[in-house]
Amino acid sequence: MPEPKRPKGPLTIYDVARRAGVSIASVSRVLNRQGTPRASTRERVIRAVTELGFVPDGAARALSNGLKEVVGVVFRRGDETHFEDEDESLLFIDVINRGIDVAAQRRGFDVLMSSVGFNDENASTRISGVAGKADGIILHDRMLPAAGVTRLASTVPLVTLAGTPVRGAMNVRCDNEAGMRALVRHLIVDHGYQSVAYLSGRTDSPDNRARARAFELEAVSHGAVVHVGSSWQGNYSAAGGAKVIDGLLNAGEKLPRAIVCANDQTALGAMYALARRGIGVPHDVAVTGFDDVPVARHLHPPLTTVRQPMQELGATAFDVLYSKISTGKGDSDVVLPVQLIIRESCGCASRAVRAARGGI
Amino acid sequence: MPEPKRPKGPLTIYDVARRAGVSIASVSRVLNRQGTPRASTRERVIRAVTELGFVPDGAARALSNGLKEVVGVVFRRGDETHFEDEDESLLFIDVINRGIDVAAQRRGFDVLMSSVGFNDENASTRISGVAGKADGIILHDRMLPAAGVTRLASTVPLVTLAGTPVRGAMNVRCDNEAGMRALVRHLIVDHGYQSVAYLSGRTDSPDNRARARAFELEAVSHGAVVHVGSSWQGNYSAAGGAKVIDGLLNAGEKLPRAIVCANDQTALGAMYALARRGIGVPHDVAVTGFDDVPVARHLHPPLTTVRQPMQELGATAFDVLYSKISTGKGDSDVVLPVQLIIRESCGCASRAVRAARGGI
DNA sequence: TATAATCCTGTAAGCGCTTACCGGTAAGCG
DNA sequence: CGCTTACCGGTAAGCGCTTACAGGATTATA
Repeated sequence: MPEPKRPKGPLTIYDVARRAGVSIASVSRVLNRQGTPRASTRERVIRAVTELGFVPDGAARALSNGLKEVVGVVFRRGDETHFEDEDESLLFIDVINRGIDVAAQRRGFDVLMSSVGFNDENASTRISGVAGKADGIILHDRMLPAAGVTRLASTVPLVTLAGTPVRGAMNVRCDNEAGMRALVRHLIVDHGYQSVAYLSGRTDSPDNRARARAFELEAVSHGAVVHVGSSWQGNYSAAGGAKVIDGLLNAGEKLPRAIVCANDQTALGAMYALARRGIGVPHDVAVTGFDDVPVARHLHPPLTTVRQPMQELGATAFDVLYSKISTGKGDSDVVLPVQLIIRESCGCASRAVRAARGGI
Repeated sequence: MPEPKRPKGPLTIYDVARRAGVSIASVSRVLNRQGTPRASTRERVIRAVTELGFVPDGAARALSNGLKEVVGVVFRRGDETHFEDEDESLLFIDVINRGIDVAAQRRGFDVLMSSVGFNDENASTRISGVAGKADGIILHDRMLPAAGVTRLASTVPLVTLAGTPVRGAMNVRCDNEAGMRALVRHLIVDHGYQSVAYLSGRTDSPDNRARARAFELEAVSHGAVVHVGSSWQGNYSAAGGAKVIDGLLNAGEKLPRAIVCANDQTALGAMYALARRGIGVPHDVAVTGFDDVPVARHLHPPLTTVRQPMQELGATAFDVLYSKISTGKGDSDVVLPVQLIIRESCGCASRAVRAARGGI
């Protein structure tokens, strides 16, 4: 008899018990290595399990011992109409998610992902759905208004990855201010650029606001001419960055010596638009990013940017959440350090370039 | 009274029922829009739910009605020792996962992700864990030997994303053969290259084997000189591609006129290694990829490659799985078409380049 | 060999939710 | 006005698993 016939629906622990000739309690004990079953019992159970290909039901398990071993992660994605063009926007979020995943593995947790469209109204419905299936959840930036976060946090262990923490919820973020200050200082002090612009991200993003503020404070304090405002309004996407540059150029504006972009995507778009007009980077205009997305080092010229420890960000978010889930307490605002990554788009020359210019 | 005190542990449907002054059955019915509760009942329940911030437990729900509304996805990641350098390898898998996610949303499913290290022995343990928490699972390439897949598939609805289908499981894949034939034909017929090499991927990958075979067949049939073999053995990574080129060059080998890489990562590494030696692409050696990863168009020169509809691949995998879960049957081998993407690394000139060369 | 101490193992309760089933109330009809 | 028909809403069973509790088997002690 090849396959032991499996009559009604999926296997249960009762099927295994019957086959092994023991009780369901014994099966459970062997499966969870609790107690000290007799060697013969253990063997019979294990044999039955493998012969049957039994996989215990996670839902029943979770219901019974109050732990799902699942962490929910919710984030925004481009609207699903365009399959192709949103590729770029994956990167930042995905790297964070990978960090969450790695940390979760260490505790035997799995990660339940759920994305929400940018214009999706019922984000909170989706979030509730995930919350019900997980022991705790991690919310990427701009998922929910502050009030909603606070409310939800009173029901479910909750970590946000926002620019600014919200009352009641735990939060993990990067030190935007320090990174921006270092970047601006490099451009103005080290390179001597006298006019600088901030090509902003979405206005509703706390990260963007923090960066914009730090940018302006630092640039002004060093006496540089600062370009900001509605004509410099991007939206975190490459298309947005390119559009700003095109708009400025079409209006006949003179560009500043350096353009500080809200993130790497925006810088990518800006550099693309500049190249199309024949404007040299960094020779005519310096461009910088923020995030240090993987592609940043492959751009031409390689992008000077501020690295956020993205994977660590995710890992830390999980660790904080896990601590809350298992012990009931967790840090409410963790700030991770960032690092200025100097490549060539700011005007610094790589060793190779320098050598070529110097002859030999 | 600001917060209605919430005594023991998380809220249950009983708490809501008590507060609304109805039975748990009514609460459940309102929550699931079943039956036709009286308007007043409905309102009282909804008010109680929002006041309490109640979120129904997914595990209990799943246990009760036999549907978790979760699809598991398992894939390999680089070993966790290196946080930074594995960034590149995210892309391919992540785009597919995004496709799964989008399709899953449409059915109200969420996606349970679980990655497994390349050298992780107990991959099957991890997979079982995920299987228990999901209604069905999707396995990326090379997760499990064929026998294991067949076994598991007899217990859980299962879709593989492998180069070749396995008995018992459902499979979704791209048309490697057609893509490779078109690519080779372009290089040999359109460009007239007489010597071509295949810089391979991992030998244990069915995708790689299919591509290698198609490459050789097509190249030979057009009378080109073919370079293959152990000195052309890569591993799907950029580092692997660079290492092959370095090895060949250090050994004093003469390179063929065109190098067909097993995937884009490999091409990226190969181009990097060639650039370091001052060998021009495509002028001295043409290089092509496979996959059309997002960065491919940003390389210098932009990479000629074969586009796999990766997001669609993921979406299709989910759809097939969903059909199996809900109706009990699903296609067992779906093949998606690929598309040759001609950019510049093959020797074709972009319009911009052509214009520049032509004077004007 | 009788009795106590130790181990295992089985029985049954309960996790939070859905839903079949049934009783009660309101509306419809002769 | 009494009886049928509808319609709601409540009670209770059961989803598959873990585990407290207790009983039977086994071994140690006298």
